[in-house]
Amino acid sequence: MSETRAPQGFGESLLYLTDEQLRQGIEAMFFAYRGFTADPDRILDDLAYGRAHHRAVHFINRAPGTTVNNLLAILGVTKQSLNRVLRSLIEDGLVESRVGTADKRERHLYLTERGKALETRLSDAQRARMRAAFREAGPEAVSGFRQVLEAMMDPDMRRAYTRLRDNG
Amino acid sequence: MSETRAPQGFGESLLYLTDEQLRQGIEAMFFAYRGFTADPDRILDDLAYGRAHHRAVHFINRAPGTTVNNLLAILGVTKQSLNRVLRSLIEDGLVESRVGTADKRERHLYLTERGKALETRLSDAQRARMRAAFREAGPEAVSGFRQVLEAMMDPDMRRAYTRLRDNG
DNA sequence: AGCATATGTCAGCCTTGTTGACATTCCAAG
DNA sequence: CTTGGAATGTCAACAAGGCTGACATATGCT
Repeated sequence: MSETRAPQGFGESLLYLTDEQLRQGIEAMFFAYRGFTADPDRILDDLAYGRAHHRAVHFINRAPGTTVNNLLAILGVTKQSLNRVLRSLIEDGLVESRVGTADKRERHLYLTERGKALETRLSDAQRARMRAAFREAGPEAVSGFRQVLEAMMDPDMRRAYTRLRDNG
Repeated sequence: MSETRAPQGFGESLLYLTDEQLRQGIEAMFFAYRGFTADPDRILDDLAYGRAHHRAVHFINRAPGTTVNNLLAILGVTKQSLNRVLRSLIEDGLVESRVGTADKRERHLYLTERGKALETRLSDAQRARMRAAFREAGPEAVSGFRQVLEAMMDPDMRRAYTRLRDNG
């Protein structure tokens, strides 16, 4: 495609853009994501829930009262797919769906106490790994980690991410 | 769990370990991984292949002649799951499976020319995004990015990752 | 009144993961 | 030389969680 090697004569400044460095970045993402999801996945396995339930629970906890449409946009799935997950969470009493007051077409989503308990359990596990990684790598590395990840997002997702971050 | 807030009196040094910072890291991983896979996914959709095919093609290209068992360990799936993917790639003439010479039980996997062409197309797309992100974030950030990701991997995966990296 | 929006639901399909069972081939230890 | 175990392949069945398409309902807006 382009830029197979850093141009000669530019010293070390662009060495991190060689195909080899880029491939290492790609593989790092692949292996790290596996670690990232491993701990919650183990917990979810015992509960007949999957990663999709985790994501829903995470973002409902993050923005209580969010609407279904909102959640669809953040998760990037179809309403049918989300609905299946949401239905089981509501049936099991982890999520509550309240008809909107201003606009009665909307359903606002909240975690119940049991839902909050699961969210805490899952995110404790995930945070523990993230904390260990952050501690091992140090503050400078953490800053770089976030900068690169932000730059890798699609613009829409980056907006969603910063909105969540800044409203937190 | 623990360490809900950075301990008082430690100044700013541990602020990146607050639950809020950790949650931002978690969400960054989630949104960034979506971007990370988006471009290859679009290409694969047109070809009736999925992410699993991409992963297989990537690692066969990375280590030509690797055995099925090797690939299983790296991908972290069952042989049945990998076999389905591998079979279609072999049938379609993208991957060649050669019986081992030293140990004839083993099958050594190679990309054909067509397989290499697909690999190039997929990784070009993925590298382009990674390159843009690296360039935007800068070399210091890239270093931190990789440090945190490495620290997030399971030990086994970290070994696989560094082995691939150092043999490259 | 009529169109658009938000949501839910049914049916069916695909990919990709799983487990279990079993055959084949081959190496290596007894 | 026989036998056990390892590596591989294959078949079957199943589940999660994506997808599309179609349709119903309630509500809001013009």
